[in-house]
Amino acid sequence: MRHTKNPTQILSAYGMRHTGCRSQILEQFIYHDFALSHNYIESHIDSKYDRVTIYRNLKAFLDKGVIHKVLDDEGGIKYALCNDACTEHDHHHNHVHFKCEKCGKTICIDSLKIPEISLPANFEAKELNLLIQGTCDECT
Amino acid sequence: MRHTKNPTQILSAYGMRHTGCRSQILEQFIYHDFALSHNYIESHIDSKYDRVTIYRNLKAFLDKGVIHKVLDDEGGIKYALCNDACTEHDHHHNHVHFKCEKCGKTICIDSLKIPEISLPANFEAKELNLLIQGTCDECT
DNA sequence: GTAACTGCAAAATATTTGCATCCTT
DNA sequence: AAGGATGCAAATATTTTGCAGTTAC
Repeated sequence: MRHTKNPTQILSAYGMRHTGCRSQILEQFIYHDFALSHNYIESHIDSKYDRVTIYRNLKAFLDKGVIHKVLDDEGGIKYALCNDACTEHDHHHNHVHFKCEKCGKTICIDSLKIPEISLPANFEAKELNLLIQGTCDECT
Repeated sequence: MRHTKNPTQILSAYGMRHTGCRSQILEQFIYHDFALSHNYIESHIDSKYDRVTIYRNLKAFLDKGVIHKVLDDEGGIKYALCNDACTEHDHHHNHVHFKCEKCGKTICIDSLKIPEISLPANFEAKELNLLIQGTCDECT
């Protein structure tokens, strides 16, 4: 598990109100080391929380920089915890995400840096997002 | 414009039946040099073609290797023409896609090769998909 | 002629919005 | 107390499926 904080600490750190739903959503992210979809979260947390509330909280987490979107080859959106350095106004994401074609999990590989890439003239890059598909270490 | 073929040639090359809807969809791809969403296509081709037919033809094009999915930071799916070498059974996509945050267009940068990346032990890469976000040459 | 393609209707799924109520601070 | 969070209902958007009729080859 890469994340050492607990839900309460995360909510405090980002100045967000502490609610049951938010804690449970964060627990899912902390517990799992792969990216989660809204659908996955909905079916894994206490069902007393409304689907709409989950949507709104995911959006709030995105806004605050607590989580980030993870692209998927299927077009579905998944989410994962940001590293500690992300804030509402300072996202610096050079993500490498790996999607295993066997188990279907998408994980963040923080240790990998994306190499420098020289774009054509007059193109300016601000954010990089590399999705690698293949077979993960647990499935080889 | 990077693609020199016309709809008729493409359909023939991939062994697909020639229909009005397919030709019009392909015309959109040939005419534009950025990735198109289902929604964009639907609102830009002759309205006599049903939304469902467009879905089915996009799927058929995907299956045959005529087009490929383009990841979007918003999670929406877009599509773009494959290069000539793609077929139904042999996709070799090391895509670099650039999404301009100003004009919103996503273009394929075929000229860029993604550098070799060494994955952690026991990870096997089969496909790479790099999405770069920033400002394109027309918007700088 | 026949398999493939299309249109229409409808179902299934996904996401957003409005509003009244409740909870955190 | 006040603004934010929640639940519910409903609107909107997206994608899929079934089936009957039409078309490409």
